[in-house]
Amino acid sequence: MRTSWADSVANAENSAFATGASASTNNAANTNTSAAVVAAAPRPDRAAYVPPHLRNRAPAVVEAPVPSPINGPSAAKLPSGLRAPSGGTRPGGGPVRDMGRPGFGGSRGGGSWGSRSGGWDRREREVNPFTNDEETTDAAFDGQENTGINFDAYEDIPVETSGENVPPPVSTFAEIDLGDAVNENIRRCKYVKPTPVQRHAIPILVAGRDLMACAQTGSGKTAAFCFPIISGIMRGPPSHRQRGSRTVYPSALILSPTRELSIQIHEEARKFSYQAGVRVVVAYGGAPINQQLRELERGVDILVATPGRLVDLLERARVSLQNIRYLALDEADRMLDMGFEPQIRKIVEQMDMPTRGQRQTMLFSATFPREIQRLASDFLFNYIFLAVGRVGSSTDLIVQRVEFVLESDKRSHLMDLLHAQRVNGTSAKQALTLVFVETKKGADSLEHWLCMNGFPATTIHGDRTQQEREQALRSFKSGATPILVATDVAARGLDIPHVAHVVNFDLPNDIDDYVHRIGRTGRAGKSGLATAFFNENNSSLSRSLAELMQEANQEVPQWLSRYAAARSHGGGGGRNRRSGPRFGGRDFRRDSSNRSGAGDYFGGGSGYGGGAYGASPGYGGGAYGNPGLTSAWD
DNA sequence: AAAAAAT
Repeated sequence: MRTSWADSVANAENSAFATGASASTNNAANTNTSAAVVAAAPRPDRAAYVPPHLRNRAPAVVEAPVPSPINGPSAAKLPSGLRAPSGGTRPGGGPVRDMGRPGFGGSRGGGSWGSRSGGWDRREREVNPFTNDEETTDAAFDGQENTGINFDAYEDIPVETSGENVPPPVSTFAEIDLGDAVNENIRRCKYVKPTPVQRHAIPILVAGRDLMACAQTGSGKTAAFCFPIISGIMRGPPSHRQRGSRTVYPSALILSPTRELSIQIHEEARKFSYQAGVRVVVAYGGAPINQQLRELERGVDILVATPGRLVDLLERARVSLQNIRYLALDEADRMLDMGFEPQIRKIVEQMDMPTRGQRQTMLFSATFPREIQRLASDFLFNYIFLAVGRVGSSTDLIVQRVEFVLESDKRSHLMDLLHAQRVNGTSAKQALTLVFVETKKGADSLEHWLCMNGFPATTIHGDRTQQEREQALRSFKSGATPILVATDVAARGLDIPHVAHVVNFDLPNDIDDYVHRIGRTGRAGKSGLATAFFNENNSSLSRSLAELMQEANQEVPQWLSRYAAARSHGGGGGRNRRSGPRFGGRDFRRDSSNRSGAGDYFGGGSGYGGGAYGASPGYGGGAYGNPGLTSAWD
């Protein structure tokens, strides 16, 4: 399967351009259908925000919510295998998500989903998110989203779950009642079949359980947490809002580590919630706050935000978290690393957000180092750990190469690669190439040098204005500047279709960062190429890089193996705690070294009445991974 | 050591 490097480039380019590389990307769906729906809807009187609990009622009638009976939110709607799990008991002993939540389930006159579409709505005011991107053509759209995912590659994907009473996976969206509106949006997105992470995560989340999920970005994890949140809000309790107050009370909070990723999540969430009567608002720094405040004032059910701007909004009392029922951290390991952790802790623990167990918490990332899992467990209640592994499957679609390049040779070497892509490519255009460097200054200077040498490039990093950053991304996506020089701001989560080649001009120091970077190509089942420039300065990465590549059935150069070996039996060498080959993730609760203190790790220990973890049937058997593994992608 | 994230 794997051939020469030149072939790899050519293949990646073919793959990138087969669907029209200059066309924009992320948009989904069927303009005609959506437009027809819009046209058919009645004209609104006003654009005033209508809170979810009022949207499916006649204006004058407001029923008092009826306390829910015994079972979980959607027990009645779920297949028998998916009933609210007994493992979902809280310290107090009551059923998990419905306790103390009047109207959480079943109070809405039988809970028929269709009822939400009636009455006075402002849906026709809702901008159709499926038509947002300019040059949408069928050709450009095909092969986006799930339609392009190579499901064959997923068939044998290893999956590991642990935790109590894990709900079984589904194999179709139809098996779970997400509601008519969401189902319609799934259709508009042309999602035919859930991806592996969706198959497992959606039933877990719909059952109300907390979740820590290791899943490769690009495998549909945004949808995996958005669908349950949206459908949960639609059947949820009233979100009250005080008259005269400018404070808003979102039901769900989705946090991400970069502004661009928040923007992207917002765009996706808007598609998933289109005409569902659920409002999604995004807030991030670097942009004027006033417009964001206006959006918030129009009402918000789901708030997507970066931490700094959210703290600002909280301190201004323009947002309150006291109604949060769903908390999602995307790129959760990044959110909890040294730079971010205090801010996240402040938001989650020191503002007015309901405590764990009172809310549903979901953490997603492609990598999950053990020590970060330990931190994360502070936020989780009796959670399920899910790892969608990748052995010999989807990530094989990324061809990884490492080349030994001295610092002084990097620029000319890059030039050679870029030239080769031009010459070998089927298109006269340059294939989209994402070049990662270490520093912001380095990014600027490399961009300048590339432009001077006839390669149209732009750059994205934290010293640029937000406008410049977003412009750079647009210009790259459109192919206007097919080379993007980036710092790690672009390493995580960004879905940039048609990236044929990721170049690690400067390798990161952490193998997890490498994993995230190369994940910008080979997305959604497409093939991609990743080239790394390695030299003496990167020797600390040699071992984990060699192991990772071996793991992914990549060709490991002998010189790299020698580097790795030299480090492993040097004094005190040993495995880096954070590194090691990653396939599947491993629940840190299963590590014997953690067992003694297990009570610390899942929900404050002794309070809840369930069995101890060690006694849980899922434990101890069937691990497909290496015992030493600490993180995962996919 | 660098990058990101509020003004």
